Amino acid sequence: MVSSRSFVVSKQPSLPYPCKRPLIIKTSTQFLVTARFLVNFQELRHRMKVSFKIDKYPAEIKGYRRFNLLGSQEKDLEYTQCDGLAVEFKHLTLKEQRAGGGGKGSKGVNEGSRSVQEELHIITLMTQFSYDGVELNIEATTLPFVVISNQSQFVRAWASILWFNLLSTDPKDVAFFSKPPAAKWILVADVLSWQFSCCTGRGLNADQLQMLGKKLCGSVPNQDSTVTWSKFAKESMPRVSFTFWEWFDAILTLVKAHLENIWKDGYVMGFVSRSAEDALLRTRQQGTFLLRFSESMRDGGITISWVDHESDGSFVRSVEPFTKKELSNIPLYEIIRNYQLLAEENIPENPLKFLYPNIPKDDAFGKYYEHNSEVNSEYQKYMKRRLIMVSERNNDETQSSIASGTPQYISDTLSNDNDIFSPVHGEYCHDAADLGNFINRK
Amino acid sequence: MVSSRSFVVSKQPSLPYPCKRPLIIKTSTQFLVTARFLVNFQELRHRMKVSFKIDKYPAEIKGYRRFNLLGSQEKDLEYTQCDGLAVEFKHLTLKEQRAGGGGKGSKGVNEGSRSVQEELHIITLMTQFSYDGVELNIEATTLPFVVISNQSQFVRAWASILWFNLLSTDPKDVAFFSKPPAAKWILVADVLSWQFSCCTGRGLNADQLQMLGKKLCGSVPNQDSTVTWSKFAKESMPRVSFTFWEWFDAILTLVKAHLENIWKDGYVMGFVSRSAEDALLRTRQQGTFLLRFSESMRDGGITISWVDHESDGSFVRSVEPFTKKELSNIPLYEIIRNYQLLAEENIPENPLKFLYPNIPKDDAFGKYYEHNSEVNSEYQKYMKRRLIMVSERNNDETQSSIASGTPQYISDTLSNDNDIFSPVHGEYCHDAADLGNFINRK
DNA sequence: ACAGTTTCCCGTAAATGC
DNA sequence: TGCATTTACGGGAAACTG
Repeated sequence: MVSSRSFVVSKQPSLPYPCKRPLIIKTSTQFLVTARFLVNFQELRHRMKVSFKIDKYPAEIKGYRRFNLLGSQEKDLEYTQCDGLAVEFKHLTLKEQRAGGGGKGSKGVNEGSRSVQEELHIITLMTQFSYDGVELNIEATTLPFVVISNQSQFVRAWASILWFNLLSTDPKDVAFFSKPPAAKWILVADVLSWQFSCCTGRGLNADQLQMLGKKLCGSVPNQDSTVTWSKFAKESMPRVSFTFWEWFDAILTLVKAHLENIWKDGYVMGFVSRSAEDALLRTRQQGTFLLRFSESMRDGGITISWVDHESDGSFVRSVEPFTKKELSNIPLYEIIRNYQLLAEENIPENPLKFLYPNIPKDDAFGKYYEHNSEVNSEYQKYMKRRLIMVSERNNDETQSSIASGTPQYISDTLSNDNDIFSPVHGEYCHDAADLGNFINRK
Repeated sequence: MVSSRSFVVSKQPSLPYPCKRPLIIKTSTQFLVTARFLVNFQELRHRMKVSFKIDKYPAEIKGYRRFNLLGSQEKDLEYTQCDGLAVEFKHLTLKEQRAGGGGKGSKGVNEGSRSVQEELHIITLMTQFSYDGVELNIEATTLPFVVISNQSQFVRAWASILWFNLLSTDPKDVAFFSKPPAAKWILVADVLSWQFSCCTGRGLNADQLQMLGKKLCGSVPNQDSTVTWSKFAKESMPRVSFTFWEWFDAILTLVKAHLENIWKDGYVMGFVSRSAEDALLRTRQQGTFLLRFSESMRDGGITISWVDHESDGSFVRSVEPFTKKELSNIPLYEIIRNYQLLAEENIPENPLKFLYPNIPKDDAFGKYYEHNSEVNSEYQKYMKRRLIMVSERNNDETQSSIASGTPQYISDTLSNDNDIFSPVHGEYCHDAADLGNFINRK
């Protein structure tokens, strides 16, 4: 009845983070672990002391960093109405145990150049059960987690956590990344969409996923396509110096921070290739535009592309992508609202009229426009001013001719033009439950 | 010959800081102290050990925080060609010694509500001189410094350091702020100008100082005017919730960060009252403008004011002041270059033509304009875009009528219109030596 | 409830060592 | 030399305490 399975970790170690990504711990930063004793003996409270340890590795694991786990070493099992018998370790921190002399940087070179983001660590909570003549040493272990020393490692660490929880068959397999398995595309697509739905409330539709699948698999993925760990998060993509996951996550972050409302409305096509975009826009009326994520920017960028029919043909033009830097000054819908093409001695013109396929831009974005607020009493004496985004209209012909030089094929992989505005595909529709649920779902 | 005066602190404790403000130490942040032994016995190197202590206060000083000074406790006196016999303590840090239980915040209430920025602390370096039968214990003490726990306290701490070094007659008087003396305006003016010249290379002229003097003394200051410590850095100015020094330092920081080039050129009048500005501009030709610091913004702001002659009179208009937020997106000279008043279906107009008194704006700022750089190979495929600042031209009459309601008196305190462009007054002209020199100058 | 002060921690930059 | 990693710390915000 009381077995070693009666004592379990109920909150996995995690940093406080907006998007609640658990199982990533930063050194010298406080985190929290809780465990529950699944036996209904209220009398046990204050009679069981819980202690902890980290990483008693078997000898075959080499090159892992060693950590000291700091915090109040022992706590009593407490009883609360809602959690029953439980213990909560707050204010835990991790500090690397360094071989004498080893300063910053460079952990010892280990076989296969495993990165720190691929090191998995485990915390074990220990207690003694002693009741009615029965004595038992019992343990609860956390899931494997990744230890980072700087926030900049967070993105790659999360890739590891996702991959492990997607594919591992043994929840204590800290050597998982010594030969990480490949994943079926269908599973990866699920995770990608779910990252969006859990952060923003809206997942990815079939067209968007197909564009991503092409990037990961090399061509349009089918039922049997697989994605290797290396392709997912280790090797740089062609012609750029960052990995698929770094790029994808940067966009996710950009959307969460600056585009959440229009993303939720389904107004950001986003994951669409330049050639597909060209095909979609060319046949549309003058001034039709769409929003597309940059494929070449590491930190996440979004561009506006619009069609311009002129006497000598139709051109698709795109503005230099906007990044978090620009978007934290002006929301994208305000850029769209006020964008101007300037030309000497001419009335400026806004080329953006209809959101693809044919929604007047104010119908789509009007509800978000900032009202030119009543004169602020504080600054009544001043003229209000605002930033707007402009481009030069006659910026010599070299620029626009590049756009017109894009091949005009219609991507055979495109489905119905209207998909971007339809509800997301059922298969990829998750509710916004936190990531812990995803892990437990398996 | 060898006396206790032979051992002196040669580098006062200080954080690394762009503008080199010494004598402010932040807890848990590394700082440095060096001392020299002014005796030319090379043989003494490695034979004298130097140790340190902090703050052995006499009993009458109550309510000061106590600190532990951490770092390698003892170092040898070394010899170098350029410094002679010297010792350098690097990687020192300060940690507060807190009475048990005292958590964050709230140091014990001390008489007279002295703030932490008014607490002065001293470090003493100690060594033994032993040579040729002579034995001597000798000490070197630092100047009093302020210990802060967050960068946000830096500005107020620097006010303390300036006031102390301006007025103290005893370099070890850590109780200085128990009754801080007032300063002659002439001395304060000197410091204010010198803050600018040391940070930017250009000080303040007589007009600018007079405007500041009025703020501090209540009316145009004369030879006998004095400024109290409270007026300088303790009490809020009328109608705003910040002190003179906080306001002044915020502007200094803004100038240093975003306006240094045009400030050095003398193109920022800056410290000029609204009424003086009005008087200066009204008689000037259409489109004459000047740059004035906001008096109501805590974090530093600068506005552009220009004169607009219309059939029903002349108006001085000002745009809502720009802060570091805006200026880190667009330099002020680019705002001036491209500022536009918009009106429906009209060619936008830039109202800024001549920098006061009559310099065509491109003559003043042209050298800083960004060249619309060659098409960046990375983003060749995109249209270049940029931010510009705009206001609505017909923003209803209520706004402009406020400006026209300003009294039209000509300030009798104004000197020659051209002063802003003439070299700074000799009395306030310092070279850009670092602040340590200022302290030693006394 | 508030204000002064300290702690926390992200994100950028610099330092470090292989 | 470059790269991976850690440390340092400014700045905003939360936490703490009387």
